[in-house]
Amino acid sequence: MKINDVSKLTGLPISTLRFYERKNLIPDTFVTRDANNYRIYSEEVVEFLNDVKALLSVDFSIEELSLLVNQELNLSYEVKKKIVEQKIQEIEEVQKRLKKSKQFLYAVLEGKANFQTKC
Amino acid sequence: MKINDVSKLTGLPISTLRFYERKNLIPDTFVTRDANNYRIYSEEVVEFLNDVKALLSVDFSIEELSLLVNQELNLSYEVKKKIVEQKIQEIEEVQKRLKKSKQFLYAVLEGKANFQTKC
DNA sequence: GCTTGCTATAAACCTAAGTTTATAGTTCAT
DNA sequence: ATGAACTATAAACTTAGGTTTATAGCAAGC
Repeated sequence: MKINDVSKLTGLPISTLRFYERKNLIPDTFVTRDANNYRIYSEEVVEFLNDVKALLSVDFSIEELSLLVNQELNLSYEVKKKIVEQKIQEIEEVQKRLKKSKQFLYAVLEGKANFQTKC
Repeated sequence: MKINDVSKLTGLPISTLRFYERKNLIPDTFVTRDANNYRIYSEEVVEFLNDVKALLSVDFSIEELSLLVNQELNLSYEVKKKIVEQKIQEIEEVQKRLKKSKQFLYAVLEGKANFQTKC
């Protein structure tokens, strides 16, 4: 698969695919080069990138995620586990804040929020 | 109250308070000027800013929020209601994504995610 | 009355996450 | 065998949400 195919299958712009690679977000196992230096991707990269998309859309930064996937850093399983566990904690914090903000917005709709009366 | 007091009571840096004001995020009802052009804030600004902090931390951009609070735009209640309702929808989308990502991360921890085996 | 601290503005700077542009080599259909 | 379409890199540009810096006018304690 060439970069255009991956772009179409994942919905990620070509420029973003190249950008992610520069950021070490795409392990070498997924991409090699042909004789013309064109990127050749394995089929599995699509599922991988869909996972990456989901995680980035939520609470992971590119840098954090690249820590998990970059082989060269050679982080131990224990360290990676810590990162994932901490991220789960962070997600739970965000969930709490979302819940509160939703309630607040419902109060705004009902004219019950102080906020509303001021603006 | 002067700007330093508001900063301490809300935890927002002075530079951020001035920045938010420039972005029309702080209605004039909360801040006037004294003879030296110093900002003088009303007491209620603290609660207001705490609400603002909560909403910004979640899913509102400064621009969206300023639409709701900027008097000069004079948006009707109906329009503001639409904005709030749409934001509630968006928050629900985010909640779904968070839930999925959490499950995915648990799968990663258990070594069950394909993602994990690749990196 | 002087130094230290608070306030002001404008403009420059910063980071993350991309996107766009400029330049150049490759490939494919006609 | 040529023009349109695809690929490559490096570097400049963009946007959001601030932060820092430069410069200057008040203020408050000693």
